[in-house]
Amino acid sequence: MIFQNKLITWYLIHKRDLPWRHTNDAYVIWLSEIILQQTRVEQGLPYFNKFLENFPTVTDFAAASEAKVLKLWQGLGYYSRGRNMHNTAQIVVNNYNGIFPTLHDDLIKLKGIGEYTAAAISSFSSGEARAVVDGNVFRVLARYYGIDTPINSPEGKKQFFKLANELLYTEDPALYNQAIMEFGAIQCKPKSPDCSICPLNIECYALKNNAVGQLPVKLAKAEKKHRYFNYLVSTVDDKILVRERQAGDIWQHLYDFPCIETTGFSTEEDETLEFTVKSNFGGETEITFISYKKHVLTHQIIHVRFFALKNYIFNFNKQKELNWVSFNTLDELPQPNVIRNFIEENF
DNA sequence: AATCCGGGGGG
DNA sequence: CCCCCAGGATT
Repeated sequence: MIFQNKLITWYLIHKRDLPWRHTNDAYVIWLSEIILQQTRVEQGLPYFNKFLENFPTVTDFAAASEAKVLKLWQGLGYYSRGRNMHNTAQIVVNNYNGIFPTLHDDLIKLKGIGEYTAAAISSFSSGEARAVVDGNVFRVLARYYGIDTPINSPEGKKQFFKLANELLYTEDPALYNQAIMEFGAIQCKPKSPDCSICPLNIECYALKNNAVGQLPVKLAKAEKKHRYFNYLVSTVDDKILVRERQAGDIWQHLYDFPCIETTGFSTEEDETLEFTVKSNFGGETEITFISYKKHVLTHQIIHVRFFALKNYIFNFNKQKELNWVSFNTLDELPQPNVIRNFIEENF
């Protein structure tokens, strides 16, 4: 138990004071865990406070509209987390009488809760003996034990999951889980950790073998795709033409503008753009360039051009997803950051 | 097994 | 510029 004891001892001295560590309410822990998926603590903290303020209980959460949830989520990214939370809150109210489950086997069935989150909520709220395996745990174990199996391969996931559960300190799973994650976040951090002050530096495989910078191993990611969005901006009086994005692409159920996607911004492709604009909005339609923005996502780089749309004919029957909204209404609708920023810069 | 899903901070 | 972040769902 040397490994576990040292981690816990380190944790009790160095842990940050974070609000979700003061509760064992599964609902509150769920809020924090979903928000913190692929998200740094400092980035997620204001969102955690905002959600808890707006939805003190899971019943409050379930009663809200999906748009309200996504509006609160705006700017945090990975919006399926918000949609899944909305669904899960309603399942908890309808099937669990509004009492948030605390057992792994119940939690894992809920949308947006996978192995990591089920282990986190169950151990933190009910003390269930489930080891968390997140990015921090991968890194600490890979370095300490010198495991070079890629952490994003199926074998790697199985191997690390098995080891993590063997190491779990079953006398206090919650404490141990918090300890190893905090240790990974603060001491055994991704880049240039200060191993001279690490309590595990004597036994650490990576430090002994000068491999701290090489572990953990990760399989190469797919190359980012380039996409070219031509947004058509149209305002009449205090209203603006918006589109609700649908399933099958990024930013599902968020709002942007009518958009014509092309394969590039070359002269030839711009002729295609103009042709498409006129066939959709009438032959007299004119577009004038406003601004360009590059927007980078995990798997795509989106080149965004904004155009002012003029002299067009608008057919609601052909363009069902489009809608006129006032700027006041728009402020209540969830939007991707690139749209939000454009609106704030131009209106 | 591979790909998709955001946005921001830090080296 | 590149990497990573209290991952999960879909194909």
